[in-house]
Amino acid sequence: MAKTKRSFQRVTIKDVAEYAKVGVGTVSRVLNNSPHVDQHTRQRVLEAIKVLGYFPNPHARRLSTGSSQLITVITPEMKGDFYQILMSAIDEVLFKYGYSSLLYPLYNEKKYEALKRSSDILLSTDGLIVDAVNVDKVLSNIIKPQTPVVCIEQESDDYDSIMVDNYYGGIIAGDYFADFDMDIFVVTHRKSHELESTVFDERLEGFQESLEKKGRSIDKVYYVPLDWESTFEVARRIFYRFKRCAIFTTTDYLAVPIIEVARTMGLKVGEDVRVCGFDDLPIAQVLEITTVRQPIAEMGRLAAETLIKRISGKLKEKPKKYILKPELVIRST
Amino acid sequence: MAKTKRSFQRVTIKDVAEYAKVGVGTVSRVLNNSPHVDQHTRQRVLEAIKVLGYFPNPHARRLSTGSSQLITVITPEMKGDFYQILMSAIDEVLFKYGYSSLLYPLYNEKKYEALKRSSDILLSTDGLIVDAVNVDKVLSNIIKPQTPVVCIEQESDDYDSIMVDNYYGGIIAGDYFADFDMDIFVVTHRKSHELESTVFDERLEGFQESLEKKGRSIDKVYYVPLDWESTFEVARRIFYRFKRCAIFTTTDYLAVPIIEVARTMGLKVGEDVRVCGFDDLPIAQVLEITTVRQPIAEMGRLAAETLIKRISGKLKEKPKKYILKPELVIRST
DNA sequence: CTGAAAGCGCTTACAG
DNA sequence: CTGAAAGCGCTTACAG
Repeated sequence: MAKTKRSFQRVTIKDVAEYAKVGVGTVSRVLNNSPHVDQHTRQRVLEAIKVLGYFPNPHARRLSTGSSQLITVITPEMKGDFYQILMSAIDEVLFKYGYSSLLYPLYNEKKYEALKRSSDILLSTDGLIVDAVNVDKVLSNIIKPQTPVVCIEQESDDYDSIMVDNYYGGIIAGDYFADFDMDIFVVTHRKSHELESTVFDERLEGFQESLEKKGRSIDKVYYVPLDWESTFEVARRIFYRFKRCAIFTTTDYLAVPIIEVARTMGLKVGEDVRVCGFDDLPIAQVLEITTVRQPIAEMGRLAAETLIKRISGKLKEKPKKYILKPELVIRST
Repeated sequence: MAKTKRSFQRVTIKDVAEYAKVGVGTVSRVLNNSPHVDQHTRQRVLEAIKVLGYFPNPHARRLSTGSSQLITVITPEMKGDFYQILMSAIDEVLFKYGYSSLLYPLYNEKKYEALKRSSDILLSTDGLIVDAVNVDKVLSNIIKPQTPVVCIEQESDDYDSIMVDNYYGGIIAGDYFADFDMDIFVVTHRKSHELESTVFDERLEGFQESLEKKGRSIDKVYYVPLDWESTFEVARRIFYRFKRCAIFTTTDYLAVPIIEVARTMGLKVGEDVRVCGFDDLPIAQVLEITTVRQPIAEMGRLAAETLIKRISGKLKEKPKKYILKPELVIRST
């Protein structure tokens, strides 16, 4: 009876079996909703579970079945609407297939250390969805080989990847701006650490390229952190000098403070001041911001569906790149 | 040889043991950095692990040890700086004790369903930190009894709780406002679903109470969703009529757009327009917003430390309430 | 320092 | 429909 390893002995399937006077197999069957259980036995077992306050041990279950029904989602951060939309879409699909998601945002360097440190549950789930983090460089050493992975917003040699053609998105914005007879500015984000994505640069590049092809050019590019406070400053600086101009922001998030400053300063947004964002976040819809729509939810769904197929073995071909095209949504700004 | 249950047979500790010509116990020992292993044996095992590409199965390990070294953190959402600060503080402490965090934001109703559905790994970690979600009502049925839990921003009958005296925070803001010879407005958040916290209301209540005691009153309370776009609207509406007024926002987040609108409209913030927020988010520091400081990081650390103590059995008394006092930080607004 | 063996709590053919 | 038993992949006294 040297059972005192743990101070509090949990109630196990065996206790339930004894109490209900059945075998553990039967308890397991009612736990898993097997149809091959007599109604009365089932009731007895259910009763025992309730009385004893039994909760199955997921580790044992997982060890036994070999699958965790869990997907790890790794993102570079977790602020803003983008991730909420993405995660909701992913969760929706996963839920349908009986999976749950484990969210792991790498919002600081330590989180990455913590991830590396242990061959943790986080990396031992049935699959990974990795957003905007370089899998090949950053994660390949710590991910178990053969683990199904799908990347979003990031290319990969080894895994399926879902991407938006950000360069193309920049181009269509540039095409749109080329006709404006005013100064053209860009407000974009400068990345602050290695793990961050390059989407902003790609968007800017496409924008620039397109303008140049049409004989136009960007008058100035403003780099800001992904904060509104800094963007307010920049907006004031711009509008102080230019009462008439067109501004392309590489994400809607940065368009908002700019529009607000313009409006509050009495400038006519949509006429004197033109603003076009990127992403089509909910905020862009609410504020009627002209933008380049990125199908975030679609990316999430596609990633999840693809991952599930890989896990179930339905998809056996070599890694594929899914490139989704953004589209220009002209609204009131 | 009916081993073909899984298409891809993982390499296990047994394979490593055979390859290195040792027992599995020895492999386990080097895995766990036991000092009682001969240098040469250790090398052989390490070599085998590398060659075979072995990754230990965390489920087996956990089943065996009975502990997961994992803490689940449940929050009502994940947007904004608040959670980043809180999570960083929690992670810091957990990391020190060899734990990792699993983040589970209940950002929509489905997430809650998903959590309930399965006696999931998420609820079978070594402990839970629950922020601003009613544990007693919402989670008690699905949490295993005896699971250590610490609540943040939410009272509980059964568990330790870390709270900020939001009512008191409202009071000190009210005391500060009472001397202003101008109209007083409040911009606050109306909660949209059951799981949300009541902190905003408590802050408002304290504010109101304090003003009344000093013979003043709130001229109008504006309820907004936690979005800046709506707050911009409200700010414009206010400043259109009142060029001189004092505004208390129940979170800094809502103070930002108000200040921006005021500034852009040419009003003197800090003189004609007074704004005081709540929380002391980074944004409040950057913009020099007068605010009621909530010690977010301290709450996170305290929660994590308390939980660890509960888990290790060092804390055996009955649940305790830790109430942290907020303080007024007068800055330039 | 090391191996053989029991045990962690489940699931799942297998045989009734 | 049901029970006994093997097996999932680890850890950890126990006995050398």
